[in-house]
Amino acid sequence: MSELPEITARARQMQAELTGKTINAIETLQPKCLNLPPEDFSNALHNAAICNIYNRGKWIFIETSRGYLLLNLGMGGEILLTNRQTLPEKHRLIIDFQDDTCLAINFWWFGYAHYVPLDQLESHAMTAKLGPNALDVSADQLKVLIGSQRTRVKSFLLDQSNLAGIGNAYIHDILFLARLHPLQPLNTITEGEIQSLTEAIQKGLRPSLEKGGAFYEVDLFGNKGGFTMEDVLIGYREGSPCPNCSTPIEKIKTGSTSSFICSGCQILAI
DNA sequence: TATCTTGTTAATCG
DNA sequence: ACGATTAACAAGAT
Repeated sequence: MSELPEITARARQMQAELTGKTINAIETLQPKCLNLPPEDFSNALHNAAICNIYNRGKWIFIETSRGYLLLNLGMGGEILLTNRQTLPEKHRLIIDFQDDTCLAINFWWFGYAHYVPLDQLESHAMTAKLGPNALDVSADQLKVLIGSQRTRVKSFLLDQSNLAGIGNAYIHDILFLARLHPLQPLNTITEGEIQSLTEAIQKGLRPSLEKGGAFYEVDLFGNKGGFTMEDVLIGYREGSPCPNCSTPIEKIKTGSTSSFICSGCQILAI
């Protein structure tokens, strides 16, 4: 689970299931993901009552009576609500609650679990600089965020300090829906294209959020998301005909990431 | 075996 | 300052 639909769905579920629980201890099998020594981290949240859980982009904010626990799962992983008797095989972080349930968290790749005192949220650099959630942005706001930037539209969308929540999976369909080539420079994009992009972000993310996230991720109870490959327009469909013009979908290199595009619909214009 | 991947930071170069 | 590129982190699939 990695991008806004999965993280938002998960944060909502955590808010419903975990509010009111009290943290007993935290055990980590991967100390590098913490911003404190493991013992200090666990002590900081001992007896902390969970009062609110929400997300900003790909970060989950767990607000407790003793400070914030901020989670970023990197390139994916699971957060399972379970107990010590039924721990999943793979876990890197266990948050024990006083009612004997626990959260077993597995990072598929490198993730973060950071503790921040209640009054110091602004000083946590990695979350303080996040832009607004991608689904909350209007065309007017997007225009302001673009400002005078000249970078390529894909780089802009992936930069979490511009918009928070878009990653390299949903972006293929978002750019396709907006009829924009990933390498199109921002300063060549028209007002009409900004409007299209705003709508494309909604169309590209909201259906997955409504279905509980992507099929390759699971919720707190291990249930898979309902957003399947059937719902994907062009992402990961190399060679398939474009649903709009039937041109075969191509996989191209865009900087350090790959992109799936329809060369008939997404024309690089300079 | 070599390469790829749903994320992010830091360093470096022009 | 800005934008592009790369390395690092280090799990798992193909």
